[in-house]
Amino acid sequence: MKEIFAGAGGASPAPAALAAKVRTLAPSMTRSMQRVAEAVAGDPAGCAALTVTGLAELTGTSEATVVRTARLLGYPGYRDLRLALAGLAAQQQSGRAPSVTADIAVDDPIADVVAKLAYDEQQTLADTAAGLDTAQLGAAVTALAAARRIDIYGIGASSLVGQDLAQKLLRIGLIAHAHGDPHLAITNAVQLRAKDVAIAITHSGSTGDVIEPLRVAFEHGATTIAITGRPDGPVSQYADHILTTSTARESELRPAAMSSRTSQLLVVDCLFVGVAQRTYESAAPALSASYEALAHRHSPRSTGR
Amino acid sequence: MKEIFAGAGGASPAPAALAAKVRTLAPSMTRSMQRVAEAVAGDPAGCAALTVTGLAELTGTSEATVVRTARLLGYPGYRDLRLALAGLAAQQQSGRAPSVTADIAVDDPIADVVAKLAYDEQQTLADTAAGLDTAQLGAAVTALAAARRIDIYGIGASSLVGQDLAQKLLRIGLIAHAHGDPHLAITNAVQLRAKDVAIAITHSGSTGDVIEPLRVAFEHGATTIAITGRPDGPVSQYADHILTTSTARESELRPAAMSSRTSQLLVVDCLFVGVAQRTYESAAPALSASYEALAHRHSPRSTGR
DNA sequence: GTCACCTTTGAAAGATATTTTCGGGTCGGT
DNA sequence: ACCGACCCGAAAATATCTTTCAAAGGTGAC
Repeated sequence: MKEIFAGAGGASPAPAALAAKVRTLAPSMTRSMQRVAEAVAGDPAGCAALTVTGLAELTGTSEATVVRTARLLGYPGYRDLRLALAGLAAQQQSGRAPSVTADIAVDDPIADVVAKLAYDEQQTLADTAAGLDTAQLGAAVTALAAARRIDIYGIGASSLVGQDLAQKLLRIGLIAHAHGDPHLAITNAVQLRAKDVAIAITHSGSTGDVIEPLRVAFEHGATTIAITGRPDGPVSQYADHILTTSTARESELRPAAMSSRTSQLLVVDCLFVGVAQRTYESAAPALSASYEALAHRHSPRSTGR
Repeated sequence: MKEIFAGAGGASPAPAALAAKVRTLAPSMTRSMQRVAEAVAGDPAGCAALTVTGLAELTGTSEATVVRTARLLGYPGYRDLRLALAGLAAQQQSGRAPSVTADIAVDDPIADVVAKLAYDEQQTLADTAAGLDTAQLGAAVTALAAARRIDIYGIGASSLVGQDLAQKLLRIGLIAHAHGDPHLAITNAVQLRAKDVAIAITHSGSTGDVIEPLRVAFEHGATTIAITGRPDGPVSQYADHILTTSTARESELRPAAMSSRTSQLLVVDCLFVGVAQRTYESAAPALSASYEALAHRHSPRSTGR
């Protein structure tokens, strides 16, 4: 294969997104590939200095596995992964990105908890932004802006994210509804048809209660969007557009729900702003209108100003 | 030649010094080599994407010359020069990023929207963490950990934050309820007494529907907590502990609700982790228990293993 | 419990990229 | 004009990367 056009386009992921990508894709990897991914994420600089054979030996696997891992991470081959690794190493070297967050311990003073949580969530935001496929996002926005009706499915923590999105979209005049009850969600999904949009929000990508309504919507011809941390999960088979949220490592005191929520909210915000841009003519008045309407609900005199 | 030990030592020059090196060594180069060096110094990113052959063609020279140039610049061969180039490109890329500080415009490309939103929310998190009074937070945690019952009041966007907190506290065995309906909230607030905790979440600090139930709770002897962006607002007069969220600038396309939500969620997370620490003995099993209970709700097989 | 099937894996063959070799070409000095 | 030294690129030689293929390992069905 000629390498003439390699790297030129936007195909290869940016180096910054690599660590996040490893975490996102790790669950869908085989054992050997995980070993490779781990080595790569753990010591980018070191791995960048190794050839395929070297990395294969280091991880106790074969060259083929290394190449397969590189492919899964989104690069055309190992050579390109290696280049990205070199880039990442350089970035890390150049000061910022300590990349090592101590876990939150039971006896951490409260000030440390605040600092660590804030740092973790910042990291999650950066990872999400880096890993988000703007083409998919753009397509999703287009579908939403033109939608006759929007249904949103989310359960548990994701339910709140769905409600948040629904609230926002309603504010700019779109017809959106967040469903918390799976049965009602399916009942409603049957009503959907072309030009309608259904959005499923699930971190695991395999929450049956959320996948079912999306499937129904999909089969009825609606445009379907999945916001998930596992783009390879079952939910994706019924999704026209897939928006990937980042997967941060969790710990006992820091449940996964925390960072997945942060990540999902960023995606949702992006969707909202994107739609607001597209429908600016109608959205702008609607935004001010809802703002005005709220004003009188706050007592007239606040202490400040 | 085996490449086993390549790159490990400090032999290869640092990427940053590359441009300078080119200038220093240029006089001692032959014409062809100068052309190569020029191309490399002029467009590191572009050259990093090229193979020896590619770069040779681009500069109108031969592979041999390219390799010779790489050697002269201090690298063992072209491969290593290419890695350094990739690193340099990554550094340059990460260097310039202040352009995202601008407000979100109607005609911003979707990629900019993502970057700006992520940046803004990161900023909000940093501000919130910096402005949070850890003493107040600690006191609030203490009250929550010892609470018999916890009521949470929030309206609109803040309602979701309240639900998030309630969900989390329930998960570790505390009795928490988020009220969305102001009337029901007041009805319930009457039940509160000492040892109970009431939490009001309001960005403006003057949302009547949220202040009223907090006042009732306060007057019935409950410990009251306010999570607000306006610590000088009316809500504070009924709050034993005040947790301040940051107030970021808003714009037409970026409603205040967005950053206040981010800020509120961080505070809420801090409260949760703080409480989980204090009640670790009972919280730890509860956390794992709820995790286990959820597992079967996800379909057993995801695509990968 | 056993069998059939699918997945995962590494060895080796095949393709591509890099390095080295070697001879032709150019330029300045005599 | 001739000689020598150096520069340069084509092609061979080598290293590296990629693909193929078959065996090993696991999983679910009966």
